Amino acid sequence: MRADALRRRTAVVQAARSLIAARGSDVALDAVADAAGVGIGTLYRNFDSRAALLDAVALAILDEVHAVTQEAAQALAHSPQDAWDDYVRRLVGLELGALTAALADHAGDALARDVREAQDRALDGVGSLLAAAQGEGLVRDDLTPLELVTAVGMITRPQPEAVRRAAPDLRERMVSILLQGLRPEQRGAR
Amino acid sequence: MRADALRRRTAVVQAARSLIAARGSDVALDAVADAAGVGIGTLYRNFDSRAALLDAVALAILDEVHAVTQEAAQALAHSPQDAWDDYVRRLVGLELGALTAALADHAGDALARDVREAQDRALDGVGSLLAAAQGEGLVRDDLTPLELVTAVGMITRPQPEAVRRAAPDLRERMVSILLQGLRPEQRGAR
DNA sequence: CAAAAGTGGAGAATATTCCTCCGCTTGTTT
DNA sequence: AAACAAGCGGAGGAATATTCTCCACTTTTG
Repeated sequence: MRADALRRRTAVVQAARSLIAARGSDVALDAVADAAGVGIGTLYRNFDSRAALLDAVALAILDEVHAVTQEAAQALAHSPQDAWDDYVRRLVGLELGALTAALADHAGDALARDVREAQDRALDGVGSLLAAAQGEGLVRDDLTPLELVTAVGMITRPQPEAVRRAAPDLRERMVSILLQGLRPEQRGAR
Repeated sequence: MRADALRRRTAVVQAARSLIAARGSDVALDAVADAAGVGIGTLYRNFDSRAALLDAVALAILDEVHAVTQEAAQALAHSPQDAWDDYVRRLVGLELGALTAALADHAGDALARDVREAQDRALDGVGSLLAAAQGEGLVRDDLTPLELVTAVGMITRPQPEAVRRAAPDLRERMVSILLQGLRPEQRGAR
């Protein structure tokens, strides 16, 4: 594959990813091509269909989740609390909301094999890290990997413009609430 | 207005509300009419346009938020902790995700006056309740009404079918995380 | 029971979105 | 630096949606 072609392919996936994160998975493919600075033809040469593009977006995100998780596993040994908080913040930075949206669009049809594999790999990794964090007493024992990823996905879904304007620091506030919500239940709490 | 006409109008709003809550605000109006058990003509007689219907949905939800909040204000005096938890759970039951979606669709154009008024009324009410709850030490002091409503909205956004199947109790789990996240920060916590 | 109010849903009109095609450009290889 | 392969852009036709109108018929209500 030609180097410039690969560059363009990546640009398309990234553009799709941010547009989906910002405005939901129903972006027009023309808009994606525009945002990526390529022609619509290039988009279609790389992705046979809208579904193929969404799969590529999901795959990219899942791979990054896995990578970030592996790094965090290293850091956890060093300074547990900081590493955990940092990990969650990094997950938030990955636009998991776009992942949710991309996968949701699949509704009926089955997931492509490679996406499913990436998903399993990512969730496995998160599971290990989570177990370690739980062992350290950093996180509630009943939390599952899927719940963690979904929770992060929820707080990164697109918000109405009016809300974004009224509370520009909303995401950071939600992260703070989430981090506290994930902590082990305090004794005496219901 | 004829009694049966009003019944149908309400049915349309409710149908739109649940469809939006379940699958996002881009539902086809035909589908809404179907779900409400009315003809598409009836839908259009009551709502001049898609935007008008979305406004009606937002209005209905906002009114219920206000009502639930008023009730909770009563209950709070009686047994604070239970009343607060119950209040949050009730908010979750109102499908605030549909509200977020309905408002998000407005993107550019300004909000209808009555929707804005209902929104102000609802947020004011939530503000009072929140202040009381904070006074009781039930809730973090830095939480704003908009943040509370948005957070509840986030955990009620539609999830991919695969996630719903893998974790049927997801919503309840998220409520549990949210409730803990909203509590006053524990001393020593970062 | 009659008038007024309301109904449904086929289908025209309108938007959108998808995707193909091919003359031209750019990268790569020798 | 030439020649070939690989890749590009984007106009525009095809395929869907989606919106909304219209009016003969049904239901409510005084």
